[in-house]
Amino acid sequence: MPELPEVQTVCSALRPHLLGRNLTKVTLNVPKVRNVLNKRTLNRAMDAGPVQDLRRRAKYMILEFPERHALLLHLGMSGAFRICPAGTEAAKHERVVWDIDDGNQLRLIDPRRFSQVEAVRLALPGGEPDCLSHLGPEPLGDLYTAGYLFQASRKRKTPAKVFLMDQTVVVGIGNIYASETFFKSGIRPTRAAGRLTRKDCAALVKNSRAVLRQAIKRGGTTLNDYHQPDGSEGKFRIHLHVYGREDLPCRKCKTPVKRITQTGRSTFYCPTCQS
DNA sequence: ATATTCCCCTGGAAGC
DNA sequence: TGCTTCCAGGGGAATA
Repeated sequence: MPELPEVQTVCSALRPHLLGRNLTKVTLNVPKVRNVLNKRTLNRAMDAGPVQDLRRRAKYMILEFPERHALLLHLGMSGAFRICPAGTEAAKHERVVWDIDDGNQLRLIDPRRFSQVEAVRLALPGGEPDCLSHLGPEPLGDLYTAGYLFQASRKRKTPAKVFLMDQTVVVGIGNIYASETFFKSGIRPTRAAGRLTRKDCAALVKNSRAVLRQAIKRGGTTLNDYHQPDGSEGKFRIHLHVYGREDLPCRKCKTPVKRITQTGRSTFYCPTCQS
């Protein structure tokens, strides 16, 4: 997926199409995407009135309607939203289609069907649903500090990269930006989280923020599936230092980039620049 | 409590 | 050309 920068990009692109609009109809082309996809509860949210807000929390999007009704949206690994005029020919793997009252449609396209669409109630207007309460702080917010990360990592034996991708520690950092963050910080992703110094934590916080901000600026990273809602690609790929560069020379020191597997996911790092 | 492993699904690329 | 294997931006449940 869609890590934080991609979700942020999608969210920003969709907002002008949806704010203040009524969603008049939803069509489910699959019985189930991931989780509960109940047409009756989706309609209940949509029928509450026009869209009040669309915001990102972690890698989720919250589409808010009046009276604390909301749709919780997640793109999974391969989900994408498109806005197009009603009647436009269906793309392959179109899973859910919403009719908007301006003649356009919001369409969820997702080959792998890991995406999530669920009607939820918010604790407060502008808030989040209970099912997101386990999530850690936003990486671009004030709660994500060196001190926080240092405290959270004490006595943790899990590899530091796995730790940073743990959404209960800090949200939004996925497989690509984790590798990039560790490269930028000069830290081996295999190091036990509990062995990170306060200085390491400061570097990780600073660099994860920088990487995410840069990626947002470029509209995210397109590898295969990910596209912005207007169909264009994210432009951050050319800025990747290690991700997807196994055996290619490190951009700093020319040492071949190494790929290892951590909890089933690929990790890329430079054996010279990162210790 | 924390740390791995497996699974959800489909398609593209690489290997034989 | 065609078959097989591996791999993929996530995350949750089930195991150790």
